Amino acid sequence: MALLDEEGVGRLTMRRLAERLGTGSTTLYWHVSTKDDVLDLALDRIFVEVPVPEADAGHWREAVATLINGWRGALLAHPWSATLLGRPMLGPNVLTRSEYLHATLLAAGFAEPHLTAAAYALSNYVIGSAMMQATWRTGDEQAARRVAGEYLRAHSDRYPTLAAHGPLVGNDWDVSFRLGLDYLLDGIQGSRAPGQQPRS
Amino acid sequence: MALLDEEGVGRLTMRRLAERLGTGSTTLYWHVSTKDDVLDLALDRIFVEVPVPEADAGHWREAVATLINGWRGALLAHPWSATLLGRPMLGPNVLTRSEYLHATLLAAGFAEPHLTAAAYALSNYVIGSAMMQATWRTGDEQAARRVAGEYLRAHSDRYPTLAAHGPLVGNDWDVSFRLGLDYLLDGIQGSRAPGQQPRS
DNA sequence: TCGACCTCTGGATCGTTGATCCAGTCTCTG
DNA sequence: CAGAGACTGGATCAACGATCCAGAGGTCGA
Repeated sequence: MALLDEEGVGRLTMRRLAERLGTGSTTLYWHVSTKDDVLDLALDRIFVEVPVPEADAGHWREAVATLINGWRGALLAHPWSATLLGRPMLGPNVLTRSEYLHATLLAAGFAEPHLTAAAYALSNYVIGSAMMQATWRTGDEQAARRVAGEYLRAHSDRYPTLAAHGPLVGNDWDVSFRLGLDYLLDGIQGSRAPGQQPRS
Repeated sequence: MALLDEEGVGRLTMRRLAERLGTGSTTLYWHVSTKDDVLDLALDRIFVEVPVPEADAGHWREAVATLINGWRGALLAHPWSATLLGRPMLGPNVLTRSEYLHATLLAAGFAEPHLTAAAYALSNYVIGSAMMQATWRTGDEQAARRVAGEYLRAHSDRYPTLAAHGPLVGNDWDVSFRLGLDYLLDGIQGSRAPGQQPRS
């Protein structure tokens, strides 16, 4: 993970990783069977940095928001995860967080199909958001956004709204994410029929 | 794209692509400067399959839902896009759809910061959802889900809620996506102050 | 004490890949 | 018809993921 944090996923090779660990590259293949295994392990390792709120810790909405915000923070702390998110996440750390999310929603009184749909929406929202933002954070974020902004302004005839508002002109990622999460939680909360709130 | 649809992104090499086109691999480098350019072009090419609703076509909510559903359908029609989504999307086809999304929300009466946040949330939700689902669709979906489901049931002591409900046990992706989109649109609609609806 | 056995290591090597060099071909224009 | 620019591709390079295979280190029972 130190190697990934420093140089990104593109520059991670089995040889360089072995050199970093002070061994030969062949040795790594005794512990993992393929390079994808290394990437899967690294991706799951990110999630130990996602704090899991204590059970029965107040309102379900706060607990879910805490989990999702931590989820996003961990992914953004390691931007190389953006490229890796398009692979099955079945590691124990991911599953633990996902289990907590489902359990919290279940205890809050959500029933199918809303239970699965709510967890589905929250997970995919945070994954998509972190990936989008991490994409623009690789390398020099300021330079990338400036180039993209100039490109949009140069073609402002084709993309007028995008050049005026738009995610690349003075967008505060944190504010947008928080608002988007509120939209989603509002909608989820509204899907629960009255009288279904065990501990609202 | 035919090569990608048939064999996936892992088996796309410049040599095989050149052979498919009936030329040498060197020739490709006259038209593109790197392999990443090919992938960027292929990813943007997907979006021509996303129908853009006509302007002034009824309620903004229906227009947005149509765009987002088409967006998801195009990504799912080419599951190899899941691995590629973690890269900057600045192609003309993507920008056209993004421009339409922002313009529609602007015309519907949304103002900052809700305008940017709504577009941000919708884009990231559909990207995350399509990526998650495409991840499980590569190869034999039935087999992958069965293996994952058995794994969860085997560790049902650690993941009880996930083994009972959970995205891998009888989850209808289409239903969950539609419900999640409704949650998001409900929340977005609620963020607009009364009296701001030019054409509600 | 010894030797069989399992865990673990790594130099050498294979096939493949992305990318480049450079000589050559094609086509269009004046 | 000559020259310039657009385009092609065989040969080649460094780097990569992965494997082969010989061997080191430790453990345990006879």
